[in-house]
Amino acid sequence: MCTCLSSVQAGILNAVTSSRPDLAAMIGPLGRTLFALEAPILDAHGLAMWAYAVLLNLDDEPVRTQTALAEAIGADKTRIIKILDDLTARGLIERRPDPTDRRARLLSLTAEGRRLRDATQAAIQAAEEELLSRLTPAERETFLQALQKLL
Amino acid sequence: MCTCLSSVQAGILNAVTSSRPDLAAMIGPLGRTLFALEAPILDAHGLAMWAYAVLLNLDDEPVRTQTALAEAIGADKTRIIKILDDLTARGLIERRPDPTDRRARLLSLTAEGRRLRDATQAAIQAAEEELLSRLTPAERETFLQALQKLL
DNA sequence: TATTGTTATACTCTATAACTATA
DNA sequence: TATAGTTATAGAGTATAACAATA
Repeated sequence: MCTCLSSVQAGILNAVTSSRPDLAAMIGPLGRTLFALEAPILDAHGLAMWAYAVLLNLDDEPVRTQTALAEAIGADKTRIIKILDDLTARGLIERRPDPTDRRARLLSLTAEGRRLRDATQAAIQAAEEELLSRLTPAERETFLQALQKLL
Repeated sequence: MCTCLSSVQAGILNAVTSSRPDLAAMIGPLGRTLFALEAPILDAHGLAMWAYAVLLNLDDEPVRTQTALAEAIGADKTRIIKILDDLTARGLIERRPDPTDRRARLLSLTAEGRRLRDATQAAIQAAEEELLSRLTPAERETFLQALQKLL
């Protein structure tokens, strides 16, 4: 799976020195933990991480340009092309030229793509729930809210 | 700075489908945000990310083997060697053979290394505080507690 | 034989630049 | 001229394997 998110930002760990550890020193390792958690699930569903990211960001909106999609998932536009090729070949997404601007490609999920995405996400979130079960319901809610605020 | 952590695990973003986004879809981008936040600070202090991670994990314990240190920061043992070489050459850490096992190297911070580490960490945490200011004090406390629980 | 540190090699990931086709 | 998509190339980052020294 993604060895990167990880890899790069992941290396910063606890400081024993200060009153609190660096935020990045906690987010990084947590990201790696999640990555390790999801890797086998994605693998079982036949999806690489970036492919899953693509499926996640494709929803009912039939529109969008590849560059915008790449930017949305934090990737380079050149990086997702082979991923899109593969997803298209597998019938999970559809890529057709925009009638109003034939340079652009309109991206959309196929029914099968949606099915695979939802099944994969259900499995991933189930695994995440196991981790989140360490928190009390109140903590859990505040934690998730805070995360969204920080984005 | 680290383009990797980020890079790899970072790509998963919001799902519009489910009741909550994937945890990884929030942790990843947050990690990238933090990475972008810290990169200029680390650069200004003359530290690469892994070098900073090394300094953070070296404290008063004068002991430890390189392999253990590498594992602690989530790196490969072969990956930190050049980093340790550089830190040693700059007088920020000390690396001396363990008298009881001459295969191993005892790693420790120098006074200057500690000074640089603390100054860098202060700057980084100050930047992080700015981000955390989006949270209420209660949210902030719960969020940080929850993070530590999840590690 | 196993382990620490090291080096060298190969592999993956990522970004850069250059090309095409449209506009 | 500028933009969307694509391709090819080069670079950075990472892991694998092999080596020397010590246990």
